[in-house]
Amino acid sequence: MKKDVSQVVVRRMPRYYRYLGQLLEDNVERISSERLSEIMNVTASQIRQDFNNFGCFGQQGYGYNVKFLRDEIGKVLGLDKTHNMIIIGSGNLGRALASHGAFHKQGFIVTAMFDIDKKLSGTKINDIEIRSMDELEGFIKKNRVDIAAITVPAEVAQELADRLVSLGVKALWNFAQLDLEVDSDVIVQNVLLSDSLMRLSLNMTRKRVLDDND
Amino acid sequence: MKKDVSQVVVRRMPRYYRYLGQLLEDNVERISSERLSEIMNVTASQIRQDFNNFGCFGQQGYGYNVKFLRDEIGKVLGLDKTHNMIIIGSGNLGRALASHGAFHKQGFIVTAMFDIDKKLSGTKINDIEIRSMDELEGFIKKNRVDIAAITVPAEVAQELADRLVSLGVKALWNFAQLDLEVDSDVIVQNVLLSDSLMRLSLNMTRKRVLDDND
DNA sequence: AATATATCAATAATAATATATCAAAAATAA
DNA sequence: TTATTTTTGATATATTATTATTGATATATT
Repeated sequence: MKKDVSQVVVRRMPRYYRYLGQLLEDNVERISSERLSEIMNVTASQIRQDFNNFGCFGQQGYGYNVKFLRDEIGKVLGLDKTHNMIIIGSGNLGRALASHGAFHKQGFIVTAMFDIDKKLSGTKINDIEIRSMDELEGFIKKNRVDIAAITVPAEVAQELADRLVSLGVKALWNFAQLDLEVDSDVIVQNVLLSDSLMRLSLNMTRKRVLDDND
Repeated sequence: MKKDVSQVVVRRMPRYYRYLGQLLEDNVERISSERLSEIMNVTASQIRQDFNNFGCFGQQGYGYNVKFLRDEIGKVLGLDKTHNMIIIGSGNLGRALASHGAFHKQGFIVTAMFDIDKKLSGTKINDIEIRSMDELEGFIKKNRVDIAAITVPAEVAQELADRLVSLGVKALWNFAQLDLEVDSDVIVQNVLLSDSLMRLSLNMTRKRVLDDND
């Protein structure tokens, strides 16, 4: 039984992976938490605590081996395996995901797209075939699907999620502007663009509210 | 001395706005924190604490008036004003943002798009003209620009951010996979798709559900 | 080889966040 | 009207997250 890692830690892990990748590119062989903390603008304590949630990757007096650490964090992030992903909805957002090369490099393979519009059936985006929604059941039964990206209108997203979950999909990457209700063994990761924009807006209006003023 | 609201609270505000909108559509006139907490799956305490960061919107023995509360939270989120937004990069992601109708409804008006590819100059997406990057300076000087959405490759994003900031843009909605370095009076809101996907992947091996968007 | 320095992992201390409690105000019922 | 119930906003408590400290162990220096 793995101990539960908190989501604040989870949120930080990809950032570490990103910076370690950069260090690797720059041929940095080893790094201390102190040095990394300067580069990343966080405390060295937090870095060590975060890493130690997943294992002891460092060595006293030496620091962390960049290559080893990045690989270990990669494993934590599941990047040592490949994940088959389908995209439901071939609107602009669906197409953006399909043609985003970085995912493939990290082991997230888009195996199919689906769209309600049958006129699109058979056409391809970035070599990925668009299929009719009627084919969803058959496709998932024949092919392993680890992740489904949902880029359909919010009005039909819950219904779609139910359909995907009933077919055994355990991870949903949700771009529809609502909270999906799913069984507790299904993971939902939201990317809610409107929410993000509103946060930006909120922070814009409050940024000048400084301590001594009022 | 007005205390700064913490980002954990900021992160939750758009979700309240969303649920209150739903209640309004369902013609619910008033609601208690207790009832809302059941619907939203959080504690009533947290809801009251969150709201009280921005004002006293409720009434003992009555609860919250849905219409009033939603309007107040709307103001907190800056939705009572309009924000002029430009999009830099007219790839799939840029086009997805440009054609996403919901932003406009919430007062975020896309006034122009820019792309390095001069062949696209003059063409339109969702009635928004694509301009050459050469026109950036001129456009920003002539037109108020509140927010710039950055959907260019990571390699050129920092350089672009510097350019935008030097032209006086104070808010960046960043989709490029890197941490932008900007003056402290500039707000950066990241939407890092790869990071989000990695978090999903991490959670898949460790089971949990939660929201994204920092 | 001996000593000094670097640095982690674990633990303790502090700070931030979330939840529970409660007095007072307002609504509702009697 | 008066009593009872509801429900907030404020405050107290509990929990979680972050930062600092410490002891152990590796590396570097003399």
